[in-house]
Amino acid sequence: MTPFVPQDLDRKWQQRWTDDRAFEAAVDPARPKFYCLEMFAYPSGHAHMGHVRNYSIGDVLARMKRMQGFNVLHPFGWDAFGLPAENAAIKHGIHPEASTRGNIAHMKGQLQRLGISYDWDRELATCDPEYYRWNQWLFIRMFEKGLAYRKRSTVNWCPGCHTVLANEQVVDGGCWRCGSPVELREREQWCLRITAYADELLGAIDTLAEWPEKVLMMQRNWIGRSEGARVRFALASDPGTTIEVFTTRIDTIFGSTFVLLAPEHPLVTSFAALAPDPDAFRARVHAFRTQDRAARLSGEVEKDGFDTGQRAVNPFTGASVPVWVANFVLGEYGTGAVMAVPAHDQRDFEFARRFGLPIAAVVTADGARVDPDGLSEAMDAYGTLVDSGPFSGLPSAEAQQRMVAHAGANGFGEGTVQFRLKDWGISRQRYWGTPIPVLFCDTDGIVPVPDADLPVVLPPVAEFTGRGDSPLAQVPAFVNATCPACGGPARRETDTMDTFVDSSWYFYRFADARNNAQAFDPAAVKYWLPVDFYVGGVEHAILHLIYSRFFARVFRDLGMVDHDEPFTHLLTQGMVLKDGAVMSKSKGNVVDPDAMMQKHGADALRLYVVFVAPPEKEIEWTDEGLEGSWRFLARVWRLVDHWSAALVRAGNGPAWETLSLSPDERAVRRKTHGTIHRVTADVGERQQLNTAVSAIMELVNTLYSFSDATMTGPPGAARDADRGGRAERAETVAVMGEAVRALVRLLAPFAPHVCEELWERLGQEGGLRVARWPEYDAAAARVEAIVVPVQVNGKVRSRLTVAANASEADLERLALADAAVMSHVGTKRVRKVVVARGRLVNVVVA
RNA sequence: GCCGAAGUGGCGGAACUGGCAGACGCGACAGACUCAAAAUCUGUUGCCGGUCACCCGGCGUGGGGGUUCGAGUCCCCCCUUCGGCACCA
Repeated sequence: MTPFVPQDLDRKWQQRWTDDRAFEAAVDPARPKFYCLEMFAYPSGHAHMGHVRNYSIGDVLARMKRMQGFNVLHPFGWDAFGLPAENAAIKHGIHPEASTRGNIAHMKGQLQRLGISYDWDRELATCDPEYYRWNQWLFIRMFEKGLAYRKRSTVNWCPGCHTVLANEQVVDGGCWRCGSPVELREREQWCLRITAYADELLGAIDTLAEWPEKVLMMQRNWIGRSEGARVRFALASDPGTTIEVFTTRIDTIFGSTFVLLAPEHPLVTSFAALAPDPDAFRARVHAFRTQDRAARLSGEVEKDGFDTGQRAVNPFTGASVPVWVANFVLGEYGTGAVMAVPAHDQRDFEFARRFGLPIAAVVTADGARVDPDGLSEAMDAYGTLVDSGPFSGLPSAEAQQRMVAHAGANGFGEGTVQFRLKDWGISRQRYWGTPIPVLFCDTDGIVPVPDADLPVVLPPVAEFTGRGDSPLAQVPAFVNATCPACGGPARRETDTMDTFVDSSWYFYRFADARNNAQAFDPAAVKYWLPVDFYVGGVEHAILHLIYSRFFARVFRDLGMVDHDEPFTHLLTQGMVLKDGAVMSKSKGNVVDPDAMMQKHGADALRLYVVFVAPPEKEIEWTDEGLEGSWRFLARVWRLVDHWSAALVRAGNGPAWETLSLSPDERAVRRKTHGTIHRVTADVGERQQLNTAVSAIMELVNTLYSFSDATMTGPPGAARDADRGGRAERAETVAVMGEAVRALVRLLAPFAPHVCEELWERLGQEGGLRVARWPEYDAAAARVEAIVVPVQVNGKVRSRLTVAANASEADLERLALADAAVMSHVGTKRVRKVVVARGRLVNVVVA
């Protein structure tokens, strides 16, 4: 008996794979490709169990597809720019470059010890100038097409990180990274026009058939398309000035009894000047703008507002209505102004009641008048219009069409589509990111850096203080430049890009990672992309995954890629918990992957994280579970060890026709092929890795029982010695040989180190890399006899053992002849017999 | 508030289009081996009950109703948990 020491196997086979450059991929049009990708990692310094699970799932797919003959691209890289490295620099004085490189080296070692089959030749880090150079290149292309532009706007400012955040990066009013409450600031920044693709990004969600419904829903929600109309209300005092409102309910416009402006609305400033007490007016506006966001965090915010003293004319009714400022109207959405219809909108209703503003009901269920004084809440349902001039009596839907047409014909409105999605602000006032490649020249304005001068390389910065503006602004040699247009002095942009820019296209770069002439060769991308299988956490459902879909379309419109969607199949894996909580240093519940690998080997760890639950569910870490996986591998080891001498002696097996198998032996073949079928489907089609593993475990259990029944005894049994040495039937050895060789290959994607070793010990040449995935033989898997349960009134009372192809008539006859069945039927009349062929018989009695 | 997902043994989880609920693993219990223990091998393990010896009966997939010969699975109502969005006009 050879002892099972998985740690030795890990070392041996990892070395072999490295020496053989086993997982490097090259374009090969003759073979079908499979691009398997796990979300690349931020090099925090240490891989955690979440990483282990993520990469283990991907590696099972990659290794299986490779054995199935696919040309597999399975790369890895580093999302290496970002704030933590810079914050560490401020705190400890280590340059981000140094700490990042050190972290990468350490984490790469950890992944290699896990035995993930990456093509390390394509490794990249986004902080490589040869990578971020193409961020800059793409930014300039986007600038040329008007997709990158500069805008002064209210931005989310994180006081903890000293930088601006995109809307997607604000979670519950706080910074997604450090949690500090976000402040609003006015700032000029670079934006990417993702809204130009809003409609397409939304519509194409329906084509993402292999994405989790949850993610699609989140994206739909995030884009937030609503159809409606813009309508302009002229000021009563100045008909040349209009207030434009956005509404999805133009059918209620005859009930609009006042107009509300967001505190941020541009007209508010001019109204203040006209007010009897401008200072008091401005003070109230200011109160709204500052109090607003903080108050919203605490939940209930009371609707508040005040009269501007101005009046606007409802273009449909000609009525002059008051204009108020309201704290609940959002400056960033729509036009920043709404027509209030208190009878049909709950918010307006509350506002009107509070301030005694008039209410008019104009859409009711049956088209009859309703007394607004009797309302206790707004009627927001569609219905039939009433008191709406020429539109009275129309149903809401038809009225909306006619009213939009009416507004258009008279020039005071039109139908529009409004999105919740906003353009992506990418300027960050930090050092450790991609420099935005533009120059500011007094004569030529904004001038992009010429392609020939790329990359704009980050200057070495000696000191990180964390104070002041962007660190780059404090480096004169960086800031002071020459205008490429006029040759005069120019000032360089000192903001860097949001790191989500880096991660929005790295999967293209992997297709051609060493290209120094372009971001990637379109031909390589045409071969490898789209990504066939993408695994990562749900936390990227709207950030990374929506940005990447946007960038795919930008590259498409640049003629560099020919698809719309970059990821065909998406799997969002669940988190790894300990004691019901996410592992974290502060909670002290971190389980260190390295320690686990030292204890039980890489394979046991890999197997555990995929076996314990379906990939998309969260899992609870238990040491016992890991030990169970180790035990299973040891069990497989003993089984193969027990039989290997006989199997090697017998070679790869005679033709089945020359053998005459016993029923037990046929049953083993049936189990073997049934398992091949199940594992292939569970991994390849359903990604139910946990049930694939349990199928393999069942096979192993069957082989132990079968060993027990043969003269060899079960592997490792105390009575092993009693039976050892007896001659085995050629048939037994053939059946075992087939089963064991299938077992080792089926298990190989999950536990590659152990399986490589076992494969070698079985006398197989060339390693698992050249081994083919076992082939399913339907004939061998076919069952001869089946057990059919017989129910009486839906309760199982007996079982029949019959030929698999027994007819319905036979089943009915046998069921009614069965003693146990008849004793339950007794003297009752048999009303009918339901036969589900091959499945069940149900005898229904009165 | 709106949208979505999920509730199955002591635990993690199985169950393809309605057809033997609880595969597989963890834990627990027993036997074999051992001076003994560990490891290993072999069993048992949903709950309740009955002259529980390996036999029999009843109940059982969050709760209540329904469709069906038959429901974890389909329909209606309710409860709970988790996730997303949240004054979006």
